[in-house]
Amino acid sequence: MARHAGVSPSTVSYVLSGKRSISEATTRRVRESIDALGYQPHAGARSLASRRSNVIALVIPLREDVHVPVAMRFAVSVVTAARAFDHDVLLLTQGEGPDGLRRVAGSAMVDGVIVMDVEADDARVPVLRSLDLPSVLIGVPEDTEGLTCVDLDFAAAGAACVHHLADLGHTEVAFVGQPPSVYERRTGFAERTVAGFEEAAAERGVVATSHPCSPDTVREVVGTLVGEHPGVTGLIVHNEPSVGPLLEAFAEHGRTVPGLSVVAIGPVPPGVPPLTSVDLPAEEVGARAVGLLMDKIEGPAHPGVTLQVPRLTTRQSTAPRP
Amino acid sequence: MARHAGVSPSTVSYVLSGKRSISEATTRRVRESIDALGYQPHAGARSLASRRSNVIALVIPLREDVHVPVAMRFAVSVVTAARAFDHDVLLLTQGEGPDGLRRVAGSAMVDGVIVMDVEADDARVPVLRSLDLPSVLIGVPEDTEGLTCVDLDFAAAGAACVHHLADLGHTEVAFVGQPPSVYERRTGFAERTVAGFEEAAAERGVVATSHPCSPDTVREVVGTLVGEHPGVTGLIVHNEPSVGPLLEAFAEHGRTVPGLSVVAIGPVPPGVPPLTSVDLPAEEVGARAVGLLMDKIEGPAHPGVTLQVPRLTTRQSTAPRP
DNA sequence: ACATCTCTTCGAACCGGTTCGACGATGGAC
DNA sequence: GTCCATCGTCGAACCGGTTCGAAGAGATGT
Repeated sequence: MARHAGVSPSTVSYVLSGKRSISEATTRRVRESIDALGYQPHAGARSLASRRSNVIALVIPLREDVHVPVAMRFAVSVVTAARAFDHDVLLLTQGEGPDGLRRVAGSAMVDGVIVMDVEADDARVPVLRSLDLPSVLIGVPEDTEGLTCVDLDFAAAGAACVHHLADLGHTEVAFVGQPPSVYERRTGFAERTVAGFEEAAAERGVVATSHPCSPDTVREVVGTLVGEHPGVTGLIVHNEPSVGPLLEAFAEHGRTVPGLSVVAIGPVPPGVPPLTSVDLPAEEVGARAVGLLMDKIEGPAHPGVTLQVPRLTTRQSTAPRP
Repeated sequence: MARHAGVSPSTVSYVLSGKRSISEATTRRVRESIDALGYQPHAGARSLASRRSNVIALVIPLREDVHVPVAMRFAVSVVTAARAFDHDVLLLTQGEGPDGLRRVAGSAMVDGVIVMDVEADDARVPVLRSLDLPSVLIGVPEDTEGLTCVDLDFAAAGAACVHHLADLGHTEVAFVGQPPSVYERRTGFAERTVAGFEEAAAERGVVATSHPCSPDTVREVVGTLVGEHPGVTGLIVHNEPSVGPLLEAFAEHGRTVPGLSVVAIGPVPPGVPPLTSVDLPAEEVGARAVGLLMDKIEGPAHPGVTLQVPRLTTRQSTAPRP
């Protein structure tokens, strides 16, 4: 490559990195050779010499109670954002657990890591603290000391739904949440949503109950709501895959939208009529996580928790209290 | 590292790779130092010297009509299988198109690539042919000359469903397929399933119709079936996300399972009663793809198409014709 | 006792970049 | 016309492994 352009290897490097000024004529000559040869610098050599691999790791959850399409949206947005910073993404699954992190960090395969689906008390957090590998968490653990975290402000999302329904005059609302297992392992986002919901309900003087729900228990939950809480006129659903079955089950009891006002938290699946919802901005959160990680890779860390402000979009599924 | 163990760097390398015999005493000493120091070889240096990165690329589709959970199952199984061969997985999205392949190949970032969701006439195929980068396709393009492909035998899957229903005495069956866009871009698996279905139906003398279907057109499709094909008693559904809504829509017309016998192709989503189905063995296909890729990386290529034989599992959704 | 062979280990070259110090050329100030 | 700063480029060291040839130590055969 350098020979083809008639310059030294270092000159080629400087042309590519721009770290020293190179005359316009030489730059042109080098670029022409690059095009002519289809030259691509050897990634291994580059990472060896520069101590930068230009790769970040993405740890993706595998749990069955994680909603896969949402996880995928995060993953895709992370890859896209990383490419914009000239980085690639190495995919790690939960399979190896914390050891996977140690491995990629120890062998200098990656410059940083993004960890998805962080729990309140996550085994990976102490490992990250010990590794001095730049990292960003998507999700918020209990102790955020020294960590960089990004997430949707789920408490605000839960609250926004309550305020929307209260503004419409509803006085008794129910929250249908994630499967019980999600709460049992203390996943931050689920807890915080419920907390935001309950707090806002108390503040507005709204009667509120909350109900975990998995695909198999939809009918049971609806039975409870119809039987024991007949006064409920507003429903907040934080459980994307169950929205459809839930609405059908309610319809069987004669409760249809928007007589029953429904707000969804998260993307609404196709095949369901458009619902008033707080969207989950996976793309923004993913891109933000990558941006923060790049900052950390470049310079000193600025730890902190970034919460994306939720936006409620009004659609046809909510109406004033009948 | 070498100093800590009191040996030369080359000795350490031979202990790790096992490419030359090293005395037991020395091996033990080196391993002790490795443990004591938590030593991990530098991935970049290794790839530079050995011309192997121990990383494979996985090109994952982004299209909205691809069923995301299935894609994810493939991805996870590929990562797991790759780890068993001491390889990591670099995630490429469709975003960069063929250029992404050129980039990772040219910079020697990866030893091979697995391409998912291959279309009949796929733009990436000629690129792969030109790259001399070991590759395995998940999916089967039109011209497989020189390629290594893995897939479920979808034609056999479609046929198996027909045979199952015909064995139960059904004489008029319908096939509910993927969204129209999937057929329009000539995705192999969808076409082959329909072909297998039609061929087997002709062979068994069964009256057969097939109907593309997207989440938005479920009711429409059901309307057509109930109205124009009232004699249909067997249904084959090759469209996972629509199974639930489809059955509900039929129920509204008084057609319930198993009076209407239903066979699904692909995993059945939770929240739907267990269906007789041909499962989509994503885990096996992913693992097989990785295995074939490793063979190609190690030795000479053995191109060819590997089709995984489908297995039909009988559950409560199919019964003899009433 | 000497030539040979095997087993284990080392040294040196090499993989392909990056980075720093230095050197020659050029230009401006005095 | 000399002195010094600036600009553009080069050479060499280095990043941390892998690989091959060869050397040294014992074992074996004669």
